[in-house]
Amino acid sequence: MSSPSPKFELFTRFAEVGKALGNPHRLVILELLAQRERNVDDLASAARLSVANASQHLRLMRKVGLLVSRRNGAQILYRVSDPAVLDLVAALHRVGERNVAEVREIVGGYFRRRDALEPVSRQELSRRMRDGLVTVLDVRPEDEFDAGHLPQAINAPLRELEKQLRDLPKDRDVVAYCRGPYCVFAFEAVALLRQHGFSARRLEDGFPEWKAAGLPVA
Amino acid sequence: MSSPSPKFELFTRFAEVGKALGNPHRLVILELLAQRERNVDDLASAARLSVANASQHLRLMRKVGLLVSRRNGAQILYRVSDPAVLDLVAALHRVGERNVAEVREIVGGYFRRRDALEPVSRQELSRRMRDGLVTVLDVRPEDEFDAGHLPQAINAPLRELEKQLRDLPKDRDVVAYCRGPYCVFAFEAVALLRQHGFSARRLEDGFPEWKAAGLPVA
DNA sequence: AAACTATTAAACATAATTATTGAATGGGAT
DNA sequence: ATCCCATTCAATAATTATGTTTAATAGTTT
Repeated sequence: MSSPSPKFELFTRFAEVGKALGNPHRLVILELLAQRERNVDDLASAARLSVANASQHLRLMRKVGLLVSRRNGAQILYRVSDPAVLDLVAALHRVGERNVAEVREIVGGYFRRRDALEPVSRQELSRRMRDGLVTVLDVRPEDEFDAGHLPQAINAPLRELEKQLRDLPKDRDVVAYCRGPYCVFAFEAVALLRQHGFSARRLEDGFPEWKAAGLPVA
Repeated sequence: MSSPSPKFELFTRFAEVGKALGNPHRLVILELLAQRERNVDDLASAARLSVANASQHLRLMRKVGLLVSRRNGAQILYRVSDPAVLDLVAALHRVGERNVAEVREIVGGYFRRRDALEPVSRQELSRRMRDGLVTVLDVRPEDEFDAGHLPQAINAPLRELEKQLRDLPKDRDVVAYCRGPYCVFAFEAVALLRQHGFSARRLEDGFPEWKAAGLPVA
């Protein structure tokens, strides 16, 4: 303990990154920033935090290298520093899922239906888009859609989806996606579409994963 | 805050996994367990922790699904629950490395030399092993070697390496590996080998990564 | 059965994290 | 220059993590 080894110092640094992932609010912020860069005020309200609190979480994540920031006029915009961070978060979700069986018991909501809604893989969607057999629906808010989306995707934020239903062709399958694998918008959208007689499924994950996989974006 | 959303509950669970990665002692334990399963007493002394403290760290990691345990006679053996955990730790290291530039300044030791020692990739080593052009040296302790190692590898724990030098062919390149990318044994081994006129390099990471990549093990 | 061993749990002191308040900073705008 | 705004800092209280010490547990061995 007197003189910690170089390796232990290094692992201490790694542990700081781990700690930064150790708070649900920060994971929510990370998911939001995976869509597009945002300022503090914006993030605070989206994550339902006070501005000062959000600022602290952001400072911590920037300190350990998860985020970077830039100034734009009066505001400071944060974004995820590197695609490796998205990989890290995805790996965390994958390991965390093991314990989700337990969570399912607790929340008994969206994620129980998860398997029933047969997610579509990126590969499959990619292929079916090429064949022109599918309507792709982006159910994220408009601003996130504008910052980048799947080619051919139609933006239909959840609260406006019902109005847009009449414009969707009924003879084609619909695939809905949103922010990521645990984003509830896509679940809700699929449920609503099915209620109205559509053949609907959701993408297994969201826009950031699609982009990170090197697939084309608009 | 009154009724947290299902997604927030889920992210809370994921954050618990993050928290479990948020302590350097636990990361050390994880690296040890990536080599082979071990009991508490063993881990405690290898990680320089009290038994009770090690037990607590282990309990926490088991609780969040990073580890599993089984009883064998009088002792309880822990192991990493799943290859996905190794992926997660690898992703954490990758992101943490960004800040290593800063760490390098602090520790100014092994990891500064890191780039100079030109690591060999798994692919390259695999190819050169197939062509029979290379001596592969496993510099981990004997027990870890016995639990699994690269095919054709020779076990030469660091403190015995000097004695074994005379038995190594001088006309072939040597590649040394140990526990993982931050295991110092391989750095030391390469330095020693070069001092004695060998053409030596180290594998970019260690045995667990080799095994996780689906490459053959003995 | 008792004695033994390896491991875990409980209780505690110390230290770190979290979220809140209110004040301070530091660029733009007027 | 002064004002205004977004953001950060500082101080606080509540909560949670860490690592000791001591006691309990649950199998093994005798």
